[in-house]
Amino acid sequence: MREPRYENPIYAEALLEQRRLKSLMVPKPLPEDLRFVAGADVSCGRFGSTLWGAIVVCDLKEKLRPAASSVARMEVSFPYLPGLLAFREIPVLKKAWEGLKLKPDVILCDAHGIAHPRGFGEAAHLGVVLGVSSVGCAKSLLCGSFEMPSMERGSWSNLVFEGRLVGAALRTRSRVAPVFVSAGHFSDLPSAIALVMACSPRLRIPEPIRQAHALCNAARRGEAREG
DNA sequence: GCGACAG
DNA sequence: ATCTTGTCGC
Repeated sequence: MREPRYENPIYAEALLEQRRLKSLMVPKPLPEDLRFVAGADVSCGRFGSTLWGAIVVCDLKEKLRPAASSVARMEVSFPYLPGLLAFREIPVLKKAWEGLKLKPDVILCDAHGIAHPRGFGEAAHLGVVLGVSSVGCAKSLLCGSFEMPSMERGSWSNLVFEGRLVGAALRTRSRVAPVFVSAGHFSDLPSAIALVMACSPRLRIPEPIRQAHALCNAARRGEAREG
């Protein structure tokens, strides 16, 4: 059962902060000379009060080989609310970021960028907060509509919300469900699509995000096994 | 008013 | 997201 929590003052504050940070976001093509691409993902325990966040940096010029990584753990109180996911997950990701020895040129986030009800999803939020280029790559839709792209890898279609082009349904693997790509900080749709394709040579999920997913899950399970 | 709703 | 084993397919 979901509660009408947006009425709580803390959420009203989050909405204001979201609007403030959005005004700092800068739309522009990703740099041409990208090399280190990071993936960010978060996993949580059964009751969701403890989060594990991971960031893995892959070398685009070395077949996406991992070049650095960092995991962090944190207790959180902010609940999951569609549209306010960033307020729950960004703190632990910021902590993981601080532990990274090699900062990436761009970070791929397992969430939406501007394909968001107020145009500022977690991927965009993370980019602005860290001051790094960011791209959103989500597995399911938050808002908007699209036509299913054709079955071949590389095909994509527009993701439209309130009459605006906010992202793309991109087929990263033939005959497999598409992912939803949208621009974040210091990025735009065309370059974001190109980056996601470059990071997903064979599987549906971009390699940096897959690596981050595996890392935070391993951290969580490993800890559960001990105490 | 009714449904939809990233992870 | 998480709770969960085996199983089908490349």
